[in-house]
Amino acid sequence: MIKNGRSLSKEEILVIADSLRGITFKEISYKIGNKGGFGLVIEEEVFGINANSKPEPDFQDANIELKVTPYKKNKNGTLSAKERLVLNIINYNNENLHDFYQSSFWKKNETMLIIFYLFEEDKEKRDFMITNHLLHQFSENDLQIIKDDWQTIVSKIENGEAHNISESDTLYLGACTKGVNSQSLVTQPFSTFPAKQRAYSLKTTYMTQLIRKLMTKEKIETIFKEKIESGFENQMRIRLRRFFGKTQDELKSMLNVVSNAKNINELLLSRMLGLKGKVSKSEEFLKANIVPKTVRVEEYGRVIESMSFPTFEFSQIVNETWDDSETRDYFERTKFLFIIFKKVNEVYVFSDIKLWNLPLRYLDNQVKDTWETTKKLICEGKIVKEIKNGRKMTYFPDKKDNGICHVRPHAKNANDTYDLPVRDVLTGAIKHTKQCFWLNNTYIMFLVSNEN
DNA sequence: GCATGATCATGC
DNA sequence: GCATGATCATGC
Repeated sequence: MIKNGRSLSKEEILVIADSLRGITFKEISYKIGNKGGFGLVIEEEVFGINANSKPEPDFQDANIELKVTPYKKNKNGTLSAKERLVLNIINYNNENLHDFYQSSFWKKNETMLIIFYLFEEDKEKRDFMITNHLLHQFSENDLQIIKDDWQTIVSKIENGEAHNISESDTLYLGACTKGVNSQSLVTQPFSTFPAKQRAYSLKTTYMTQLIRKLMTKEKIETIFKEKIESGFENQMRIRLRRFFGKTQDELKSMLNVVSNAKNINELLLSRMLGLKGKVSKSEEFLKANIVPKTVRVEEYGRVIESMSFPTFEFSQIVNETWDDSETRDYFERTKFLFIIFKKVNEVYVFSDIKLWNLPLRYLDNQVKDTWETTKKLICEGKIVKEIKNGRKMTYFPDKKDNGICHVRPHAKNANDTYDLPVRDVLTGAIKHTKQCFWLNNTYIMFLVSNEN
């Protein structure tokens, strides 16, 4: 064990990090229990740094912050980060809100030594193995995006909106809850509302790409080979400008796309950006967890169709609470790119793009209410209201219930079902057509209208 | 023209 | 075979 880890040089740190490769946690310390706390043990037992919450990086002299984080092997053989990388706590009252380079994030995390260990479901935690490490500095374009993310976060603090910060507000650098529990509340400087304590974090999807780049040979396409100077969304818009006003057919022939797939617009967008593969598989979209969605706007700005999302399982939802539900997690973590087509002279032309995420205040109000109602109905077996012309009309929350979302079928056909945990009272059925949460067309219409 | 159930087309 | 994104169809 080293006496004073804080003053190690970069070279010394890397030599020690190298020596950890292939070692399990129980070989590092007998103190390792099954609760984890691997970061602390490595700091103390391997590098001789006492636990602290100093604003400086752990290796003060070398300006390197130490991080220990898990990854996992997926069933299909690919690797993924197991969780987001949680960095320092954001002190809303003390954070520098004006200069990124004076922020607590930058001062502590400019350079990180990230030590990766393999999480395995069936193993004791003390048997997890350290396999890789990375001396991490942000690439030029990652840093551009992260600066914008940081600006988004501090703007919310400045506007007295710290209680409404959501991870999907940003692309790579998130602000995730961190406290004794996720309900830990703290004060904020420009509002009397208490806000959840949050820490800067690198999103799970960002970490997954770091891991794949480090450990596999998978080639990923990048949208921006040039420097991102005017912001992610706007820079993309500039690249797409020459395609605005073209019809879908014109785009198909311009870009040599032959397909009638329902996700044709994603394919077109991919080609417009000069990608060989799909834009959803590009480095930037994967890192930021962006899902493309088409929005069709009719005359007078009307949007006819509501927007569908992945289905939920009846038997799963009844075992969840809202705060740890898959639905909440999905919307809190996912960013969407609307690919907007507008009807002009009877044909739809490509008119714009818009990056969007569901605001936390709607997520934890209207969407939560819809989810809670749905859960209650499933628990009571109150699914089918009546059968009318062979169609199963349901009690699920409909569009009138709130201005944001509703529940509707999303299936191959009516016989494409999930099991019900409680028999339906009216029909006695033990399964029902797959459903999902839909965003109301009227809400989408508002989102793509000019007032917003 | 809206509300809501039903279904289509493709790729993995 | 199914998940996903997207749109259709019908009754009121």
